[in-house]
Amino acid sequence: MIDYAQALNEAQYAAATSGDGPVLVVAGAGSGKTRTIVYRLAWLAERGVSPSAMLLLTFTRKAAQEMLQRAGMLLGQGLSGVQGGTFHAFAYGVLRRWHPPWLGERPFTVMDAADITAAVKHCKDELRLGKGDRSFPKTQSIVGLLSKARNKELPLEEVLRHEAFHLLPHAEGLTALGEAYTAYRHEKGLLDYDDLLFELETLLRENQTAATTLRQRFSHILVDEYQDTNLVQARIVRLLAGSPDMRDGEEDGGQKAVTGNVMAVGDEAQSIYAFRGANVRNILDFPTFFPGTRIIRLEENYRSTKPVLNVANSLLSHAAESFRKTLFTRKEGGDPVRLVTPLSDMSQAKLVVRRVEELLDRHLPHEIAVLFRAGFHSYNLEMALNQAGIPFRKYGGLRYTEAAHVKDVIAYARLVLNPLDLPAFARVAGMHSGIGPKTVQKLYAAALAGDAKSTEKAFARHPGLLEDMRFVDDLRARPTSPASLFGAVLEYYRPKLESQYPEDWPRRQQGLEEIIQMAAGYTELDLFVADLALESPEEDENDGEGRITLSTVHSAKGLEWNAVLIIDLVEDRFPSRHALARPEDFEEERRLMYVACTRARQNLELYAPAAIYSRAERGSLHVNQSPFVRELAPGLTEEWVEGFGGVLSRRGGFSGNGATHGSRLLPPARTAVPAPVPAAARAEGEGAAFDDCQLWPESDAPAPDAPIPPRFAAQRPEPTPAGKSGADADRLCHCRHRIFGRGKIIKHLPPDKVQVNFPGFGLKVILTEYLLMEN
DNA sequence: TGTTGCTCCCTTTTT
DNA sequence: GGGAGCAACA
Repeated sequence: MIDYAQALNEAQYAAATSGDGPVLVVAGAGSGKTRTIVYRLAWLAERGVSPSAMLLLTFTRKAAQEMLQRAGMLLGQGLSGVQGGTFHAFAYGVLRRWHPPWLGERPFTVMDAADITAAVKHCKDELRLGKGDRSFPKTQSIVGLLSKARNKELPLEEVLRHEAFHLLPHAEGLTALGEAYTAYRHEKGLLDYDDLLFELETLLRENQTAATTLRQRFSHILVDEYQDTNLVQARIVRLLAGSPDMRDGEEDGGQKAVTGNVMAVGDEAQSIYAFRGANVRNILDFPTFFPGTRIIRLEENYRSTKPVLNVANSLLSHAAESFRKTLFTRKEGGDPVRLVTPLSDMSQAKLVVRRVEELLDRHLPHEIAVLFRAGFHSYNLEMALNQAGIPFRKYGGLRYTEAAHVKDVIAYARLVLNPLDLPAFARVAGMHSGIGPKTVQKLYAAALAGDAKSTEKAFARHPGLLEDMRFVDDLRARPTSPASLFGAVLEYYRPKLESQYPEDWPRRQQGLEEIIQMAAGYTELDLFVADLALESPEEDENDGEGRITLSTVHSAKGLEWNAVLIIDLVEDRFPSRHALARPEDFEEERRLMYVACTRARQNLELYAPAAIYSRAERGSLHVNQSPFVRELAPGLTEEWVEGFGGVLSRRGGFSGNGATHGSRLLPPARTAVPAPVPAAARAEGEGAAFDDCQLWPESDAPAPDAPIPPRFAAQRPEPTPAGKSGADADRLCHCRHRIFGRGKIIKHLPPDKVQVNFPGFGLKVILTEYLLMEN
């Protein structure tokens, strides 16, 4: 028997060993949530609950597997048979057995992100929407809006009203587009991510056999990261557990099997998926929906040292929301949190590489992570790491399965499973020259009509495609394991790969071979293909050991490392410029920052470069520090500033420069009076922003109304089309950046920013008007 | 008519 | 680096 009381603290113990009935575990970051779930699983197993009666819904399959494995080790036996994974993967498993009736006998395919985009684009073109109208949103944004409306279960118009006011004139067109997209999926037998959840809900409501079977089977349900569930996911939990308010409907049938043994685990301070419809109300309302809910709070943090927690707590203390929570730890000491200010994003990459090399003396590679807000923020760093020969693994951003060559290969497998899979057919057909979107449609229509003669005629002009189809038919006729099927596809695809990507096909080929490894874990091809769309299966565990991790903060959820470096902590990146439409969006960014910081056990380092290279502007833009960095009280961090030549120096407190806490709004480069940029830096184009302009140390800065130094005064800008004279911009720059010169306001960027150009400097700056008001 | 090539622009987060 | 829009080509 396991000594639960010994292994767990009081609250954890209460959660792990609670009897039947609903339980809500509110678990702060690093409070031993996973440990609690693991012991809960073991405890249930010890009490005779069959593993196959447990359903463990987690954020990733990996998280579920890890918990099951740990629970199994605790018990000294395997815990196989537990269903575990994401809501979407679970839904697929169920729908695979109980087909949605409207599909009839047709097989269905789960759409991946590219399929969804292509389908929406297709419908948009069909409806002739947005042709020549620049104000009409791009396909990508439409996909986001449609999905958001479904996830929040609001009419599209309502979503537009709240988050994209400027698109309201297109509400009608977009709504029609949404309907066309739905019709498209129905017609083609396709399910997107949202469909999986809604179809599962429909099944549980309308198919009594299925509902009863599932309720009888799953007597104990555990849901992790409950704060990130959306409305339909919460209803699915209720339907599966059969909470009382669901009983007044038609589903009185399986009452005997309804137990309400649900344990929901979550933390409202870590809610970071509102953008896809996650609803914090779910966790708050849980006790209402499940009367008699026992609420257990885990508040002691076992993960992080004091300095790390101080920063995390400070972030939450500035939150607008009321969930003021403070984590506490008994871990004394610990390294200070570093706040580093590189000169630019390019030098940030170098500094991070250098720092990672230092940290590698103390930590194993897999104990170090670099986190960022968006996938593309790490591009520079990836190159620098490659140059330095430091292996890494990246999570988030573009996925493995989204690389073009990988999609090609998967398309063959999808056609084997479902000959009518239009997106896959389009992909395979499109590889042949001379076949574009229109021809694809014609060929597909011909094949669908089933008229052998006309089909043959249509395909006759494309012998290469005909060969592809024969290859696929052959594969279908001779069923093999998923791994050997992909082996055959890879061999067949090889010549196409070489001609398609003459420069780098060997690299891609290497990547493709990973597919066989991944497929080896599956016996059913359709499960594997669905998982490729739903959650990228892990490559083999072993080679992850020697690599550091790069990850978006979202993908870092639930994970922890000894050392965590967060990069690009500047305005417009973190928080993301797209996330500032509404105050609550800003709060979600704050929680995201909180999640990022609480991933660290010992070392936390924040990087806020003073300038960021912008391809569009062909130069470095000066950027402001992230508000999350600016608001940190000085004592919480140890500050390091990069001078020219890559020299890092400790900043000696705040005295001496006449700087106050408030003045930290200024870019810290003010402490280093720039020497001429070294030739080496010029050669690389780095620090372009600094080549021709000067940053003054704050103490030396003339008053805002001081005369403009003659060198710059010569540049007298014209009044701008944007309607503001150069003098306005001038003043702006005095206040915010201590850059002297006359700028032109080029563009007003709603809601509150302006872009200012400094002719003759090659410098463009985006300024926030509301910050100007502060001065 | 449909495909391909060129240029400009913008780049969130995930299932 | 990819999508969208436009122009030239088959």
